[in-house]
Amino acid sequence: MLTERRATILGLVVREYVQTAEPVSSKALVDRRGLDVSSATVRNEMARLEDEGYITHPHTSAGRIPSDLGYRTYVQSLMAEEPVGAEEQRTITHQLHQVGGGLEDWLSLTATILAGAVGNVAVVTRPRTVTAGRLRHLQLVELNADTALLVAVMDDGRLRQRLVPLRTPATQAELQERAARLNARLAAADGPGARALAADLVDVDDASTARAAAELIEEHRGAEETYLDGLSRALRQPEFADPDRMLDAVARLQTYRLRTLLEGAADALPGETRVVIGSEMAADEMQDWSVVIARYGDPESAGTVAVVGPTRMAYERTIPRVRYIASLMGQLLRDMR
Amino acid sequence: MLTERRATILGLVVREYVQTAEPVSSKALVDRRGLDVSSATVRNEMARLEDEGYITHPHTSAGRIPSDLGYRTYVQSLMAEEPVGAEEQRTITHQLHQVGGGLEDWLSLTATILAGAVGNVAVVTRPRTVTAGRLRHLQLVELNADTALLVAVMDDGRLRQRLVPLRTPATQAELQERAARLNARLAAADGPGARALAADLVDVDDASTARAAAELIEEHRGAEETYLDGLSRALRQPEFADPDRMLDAVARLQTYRLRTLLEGAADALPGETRVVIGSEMAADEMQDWSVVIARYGDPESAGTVAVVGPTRMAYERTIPRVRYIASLMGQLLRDMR
DNA sequence: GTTAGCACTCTCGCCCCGAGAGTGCTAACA
DNA sequence: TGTTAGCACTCTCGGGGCGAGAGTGCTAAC
Repeated sequence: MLTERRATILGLVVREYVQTAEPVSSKALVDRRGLDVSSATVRNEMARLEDEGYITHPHTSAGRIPSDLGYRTYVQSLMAEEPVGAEEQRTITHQLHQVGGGLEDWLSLTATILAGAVGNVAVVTRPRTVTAGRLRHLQLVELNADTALLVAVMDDGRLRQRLVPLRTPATQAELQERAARLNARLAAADGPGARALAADLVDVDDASTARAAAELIEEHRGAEETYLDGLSRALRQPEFADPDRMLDAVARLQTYRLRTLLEGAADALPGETRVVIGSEMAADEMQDWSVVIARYGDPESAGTVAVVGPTRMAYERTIPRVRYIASLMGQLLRDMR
Repeated sequence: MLTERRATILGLVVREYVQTAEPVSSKALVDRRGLDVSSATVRNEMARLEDEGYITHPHTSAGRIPSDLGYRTYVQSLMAEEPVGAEEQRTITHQLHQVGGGLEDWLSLTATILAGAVGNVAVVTRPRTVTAGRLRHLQLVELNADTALLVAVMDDGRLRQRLVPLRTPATQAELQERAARLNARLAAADGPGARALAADLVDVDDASTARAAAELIEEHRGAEETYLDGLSRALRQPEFADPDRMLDAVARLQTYRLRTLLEGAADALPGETRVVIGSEMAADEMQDWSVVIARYGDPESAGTVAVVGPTRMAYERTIPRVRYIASLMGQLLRDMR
């Protein structure tokens, strides 16, 4: 059982260790954290905490470091979140409004801001519809006599393009008509649907364009856009002082590897913030890592914001900041519509 | 003066050092590279090479390593390029045809392939027109009663999008007409041109859409798409064994920092391959790095392929591979049109 | 001009060792 | 029974010393 005093000590151990990255000694807690018991008492309590699995020992004559259970308990019941202050909120919103451009620039900027705010790697994904991506609109643009550019606007607002060769040359006006014909037929089609409808078309160019559209829709389904920043800052943390570990971290944080990590939280609701700590991670080669993750957007079209770092993470800072950024993005997304 | 024998020795020093990453001793050259003189003679020649600035000494009792001048001489006149063999060509083209999707996937795959082929970081940029980006086509897609999606197709085939609020609601058909009106006016406009023409429009929504188009065109001018891969493999090289150096490399190879590096070669012609070695680099914090860089495409629309790595680089492998990939991309780009 | 020989230099890995930090335990105390 | 002082014990860490090994530069002979 975790008595109140032991809980206090556990909390202090976590805080101290997160701050200093050095094993925490009983003496350090008494001296620097103002516990009004002697270090011997703290030692006794620490021994109990160790028995119960909340903290561990790197070696006999070293201080204690939190175990994953220790962090979990801390996050769950001991920690007081450090709210995002008015000043910081201003800075963040100000930075967010710096960018004039499209959604991509905005997402990439968000990753940068979040990474800066928490000092770890931040990952942001573009909002996606949960349903299979459907077509919203097609457009054909004349490039030259025998090629046109097919542009598909998807229901989540993303664009896909492809060059389509034309059997018979067509003017822009004719292309426009073809696009109108296809839009009428393929409205809100998904991949297989579009493919089926394409088969019915008699005109060769209509049919090949419809097939190209079907391919675009299918490609779009699988494609996820991920924005990542903060790698080089995160690597400055002492856990990566060893070059092997650093190399490992770089390889691990390649965006395509993070996908699976983030997909695990796809079922979270907007507003909910999840924390996955060390051994709780599905991938067992990520035992030394933690993720704080939140979804933003509507249930129909949602994206992910996450912070990835070593288990020794300032959870009380990270969690509210991930939550804040996620809510901000949800809001901005709604404003856009 | 670089006598023939000294040139041979310099060449062997470069090759040996590139291979082993260890300072090269006179004995090693005689034993492992089959020089038919004694190590003492090699030592004498090495001393001369050092006087002339082609090689250096880390410390008294260590072997020699090439200086930047040594590498430069090697690349310029001593090296025999290692051609891309038929088998390797097949592998590369095969990999390149793996991807079905759009240009982005294709560029990103190219970076991966090149990085794999040379074991260093590879960077690929999307082809851009040298002239200021001009508009090819506008399209409006209805999203809801008071918002439309404006899609601009630029003359280099890239797309830009933006949401435009509508003063008066419009059907898709009406939006189509508006797009046609604007296309007629803004055909091939650049940013300022579009802005000027927008001012003449009387209809509020026409005008605001035209202004949005002008913004899209201006954004597009500055935007460059860069694809990078091979970081974690490159970091395995012994020059990054020290965590500080590794960290430095990670920070340095952030895509946005590479931009300036690559822009230096924007004036190169397709087919030409440039090599910039260590101190020849404009940025003086990149003294330990080399870049092999080539342009691909037409003079009107060209992109960049590059390999970035430590000065100790297998130039005879890297240069022909960068050249090969660049020519391949040029070809594929032409086929696409 | 080439080469054998040799003294000299510098690095690198290893061991050793003492200082320091922390713990666990015991015994005394409230 | 809980708390605390005291102390022995353990483990890490950094520095110094040292010998082996690798290479060079120089000299003298060929």
